[in-house]
Amino acid sequence: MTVDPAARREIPDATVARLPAYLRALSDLAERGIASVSSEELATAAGVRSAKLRKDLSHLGSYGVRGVGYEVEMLAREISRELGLTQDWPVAIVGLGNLGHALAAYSGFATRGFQVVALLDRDREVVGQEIAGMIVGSVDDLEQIVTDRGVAIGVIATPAASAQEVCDRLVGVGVGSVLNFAPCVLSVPEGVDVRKVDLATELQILAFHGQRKALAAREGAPLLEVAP
Amino acid sequence: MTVDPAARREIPDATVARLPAYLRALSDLAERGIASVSSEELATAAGVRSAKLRKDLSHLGSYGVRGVGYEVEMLAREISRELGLTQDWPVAIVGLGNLGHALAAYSGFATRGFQVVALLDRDREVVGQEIAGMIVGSVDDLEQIVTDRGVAIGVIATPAASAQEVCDRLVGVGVGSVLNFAPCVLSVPEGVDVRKVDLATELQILAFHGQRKALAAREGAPLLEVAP
DNA sequence: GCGACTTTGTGTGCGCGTTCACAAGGACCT
DNA sequence: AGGTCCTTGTGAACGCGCACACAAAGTCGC
Repeated sequence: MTVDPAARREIPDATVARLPAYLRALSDLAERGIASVSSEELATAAGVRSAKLRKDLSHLGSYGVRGVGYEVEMLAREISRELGLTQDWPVAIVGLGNLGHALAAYSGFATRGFQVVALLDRDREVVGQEIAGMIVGSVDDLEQIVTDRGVAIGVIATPAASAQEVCDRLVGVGVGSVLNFAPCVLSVPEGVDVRKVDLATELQILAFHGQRKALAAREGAPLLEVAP
Repeated sequence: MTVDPAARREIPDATVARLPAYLRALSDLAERGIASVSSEELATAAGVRSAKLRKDLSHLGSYGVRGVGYEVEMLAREISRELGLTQDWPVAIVGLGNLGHALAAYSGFATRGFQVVALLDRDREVVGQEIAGMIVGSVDDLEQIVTDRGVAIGVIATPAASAQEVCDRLVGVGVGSVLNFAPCVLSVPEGVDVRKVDLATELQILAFHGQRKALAAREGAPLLEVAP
């Protein structure tokens, strides 16, 4: 029998994926000095339906007041806690080409919950450079640096050819979460989380729907002309 | 009654989202000179199960040979066609900060099916600069440039505060597909497709699962010690 | 030419996530 | 203090997507 009274509520993955959006919407509201918000308003701000928002929030507890709504500050705190953002997560970025460079400079990291503690590259031209106030280390020292600085999340921004090797080495020294920008599939042992972000994929999905619309517009009218 | 014999097969969104991965895997195989592939091999390369792959491919027709597998070249062509990549899609990138700069230089765009035809920024310091072989235009001329160059896909890499305005203007001159890197929800009229890529969101999802694992490891043993 | 083997394509059952609609519950007004 | 109004939290129905397992179909060997 579990002791923890707030035991492992299983939160659906789909809900977890939306919590960041709610958190951002709440931060915006807080900045504008708004103290209380209804599910309808918050849902609109986050781009979802109110029923979905309420069901999502119900998975983490009962933090609303019926007839009134949610207290912005408190709800933001609860979501942050649930996402594990009360502590800072040490992040390493591997690969400092165009994309890695942009990621290193991206202020969204530091904003809340994440801290870039290591930049690593293979190219001797890049190693030693200062990017966004941090010296780039050599990927040769990956294990040493990642261990010393307690990296928990690895961001892979290398070419596809190097991604699997970098991933293996990160996982080898205890990194349990990987964000992969390289256009390839990474295989990892069970228990390691990988998320993938791929620009080409997103564009191709847009292209599919774009073509759909183009075809519909082109064929829609002609079809009306066809005799039975 | 529809005339087109290969009529509007409704392809599930989940399938469409995986087609780019299949296409990439097929390209890799083609480069390595492999002419034929089984669903099992291709599925592994794309990071899915073979049954799912076969069901996905069955939505676009019957391009396999039982007992043999799929012809790499032909299947790649069919998927490209389905995704609308036989033509080139003109892309505009708006906002050339760190991220926009990296996107403009990203070779993955040009690789297949997409061509960056316009770079736009608000900052007078940036306008007129040459980035990745292209002169940055002023966002003041957005409508003119987007119309003249026939932009079909808009990539928004501006700060969140400007994103909605840029989006409205793009949509206003006929852009029907938007890829949004700004951390905010865009509202668009029906018929316009928006996809969102957000680094902070991805990291926060990783943080959630990371915390899960940390808690499980920390509480797992202690719980065994608790007396009934 | 026939049989055995291999791999595709798909019918079926299941589980998850979304949506709808409403009961439960608290605040505010009189 | 009681009634009314408003918003949350949730039970139930629905629909989509996934996994399994097998029949259909084509190739290869003899």
